[in-house]
Amino acid sequence: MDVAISLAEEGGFENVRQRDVAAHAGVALGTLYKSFRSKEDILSAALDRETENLERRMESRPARGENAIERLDSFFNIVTRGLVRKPKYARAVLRAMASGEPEVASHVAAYHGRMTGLIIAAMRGVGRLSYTDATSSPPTEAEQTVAALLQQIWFASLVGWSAGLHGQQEVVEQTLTAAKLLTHALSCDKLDRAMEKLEKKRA
Amino acid sequence: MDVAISLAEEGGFENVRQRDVAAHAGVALGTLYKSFRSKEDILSAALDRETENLERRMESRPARGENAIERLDSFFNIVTRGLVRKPKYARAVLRAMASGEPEVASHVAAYHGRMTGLIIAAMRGVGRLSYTDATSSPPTEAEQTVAALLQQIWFASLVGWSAGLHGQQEVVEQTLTAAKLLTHALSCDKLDRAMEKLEKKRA
DNA sequence: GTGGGGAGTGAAACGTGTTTCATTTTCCAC
DNA sequence: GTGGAAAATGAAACACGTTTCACTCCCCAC
Repeated sequence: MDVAISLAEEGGFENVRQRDVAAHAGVALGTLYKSFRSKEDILSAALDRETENLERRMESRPARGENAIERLDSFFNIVTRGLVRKPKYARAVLRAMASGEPEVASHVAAYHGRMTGLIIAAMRGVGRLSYTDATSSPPTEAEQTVAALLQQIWFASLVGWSAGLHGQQEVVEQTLTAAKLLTHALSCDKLDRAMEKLEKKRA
Repeated sequence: MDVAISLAEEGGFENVRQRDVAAHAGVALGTLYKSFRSKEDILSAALDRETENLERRMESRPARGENAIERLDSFFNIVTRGLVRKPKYARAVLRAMASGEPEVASHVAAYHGRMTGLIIAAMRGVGRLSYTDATSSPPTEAEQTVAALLQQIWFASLVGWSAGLHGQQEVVEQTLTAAKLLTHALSCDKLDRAMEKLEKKRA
């Protein structure tokens, strides 16, 4: 995965040649294919693993801010900058995650779970969600909904950035616009009714 | 594009073999590469063209419903079903759109523009946005923001569906959850302040 | 120590995306 | 009709993802 990441940073998705990955990693091609089922598999696994590092980082230095919006601002700035700093790698990873190959499904799911947790943690202003800690409560339905939506907007906006539709700034802006609207909606009275209906439909 | 679509319907992205596309289209491989710069180019162009058809369809039979939410419900059900009905084609097209290849950028942009227009039209309950018609007004900032966000959530949710994370129903559900929250936020008083801040920052 | 099995190896092979290029066909202005 | 340019052709070549397979190496239970 390290080799794949550095090759992707150099020249993007096409530059991650399986023969090169194997050679630089000091293994044979067949061995590489024993560990990873495809190129997309490597890159999506790499993203998942890097998100683990992000979890640790956010735990030691949580997003700071007076309120949820400010903390989300901080969080999405951090993660977006982290990706956009290595544009070719970011594009390669987005491509792998959106490839729809069945072997990446587990990585996509794992990544999604991690990011949702991180977003909720940022909204709450804690380092991470500790389910064992008596002082913290499990994510509410509303938190999960908002976190999932924000993540989707962030992801889609990154795909737009990757396609050249807009720049890094717009990625954060769009995500924050959504964050403001969604948290605002959550603070309104009428929301309860909407959510009730929603849950009724799901049941 | 027709050939590519039907090959993708049969066997997905990998089944769209350039040699086959050229052969079935009755042209030489070189000729195909004169019209399209890559496989992703064909598929993203095909999606753009199909969205043109969708525009016509929505114009003749606009999304119906009492209010914006109901019409968005109808609209996203239609478009999601339209895609999920051909799962392999849908996955192939998503993959092409998220590939980040520069040659697809224009198709991504065009598609994005069309979909935004369609979403706004659905919110308003009209067949299409006619800028020349004296009875209709240009999209407001708020409409464009909400439409873009809904589209992003829909797209990201489709990618999740493509990866096998969830089913067709969740795609529509997630989009509609967002639609409810966002339009709810727009109907609240405090919204104005948030939007003011937003525009200030953009200026 | 040894036998066996699992992991790793390396090289070849295959399919397919993409490029190249010399040749042929088409088509239009004259 | 004809000359010539533009487009199309077709075949070969190249690159790279992926698979296959016979062989080697390592390790460990016996």
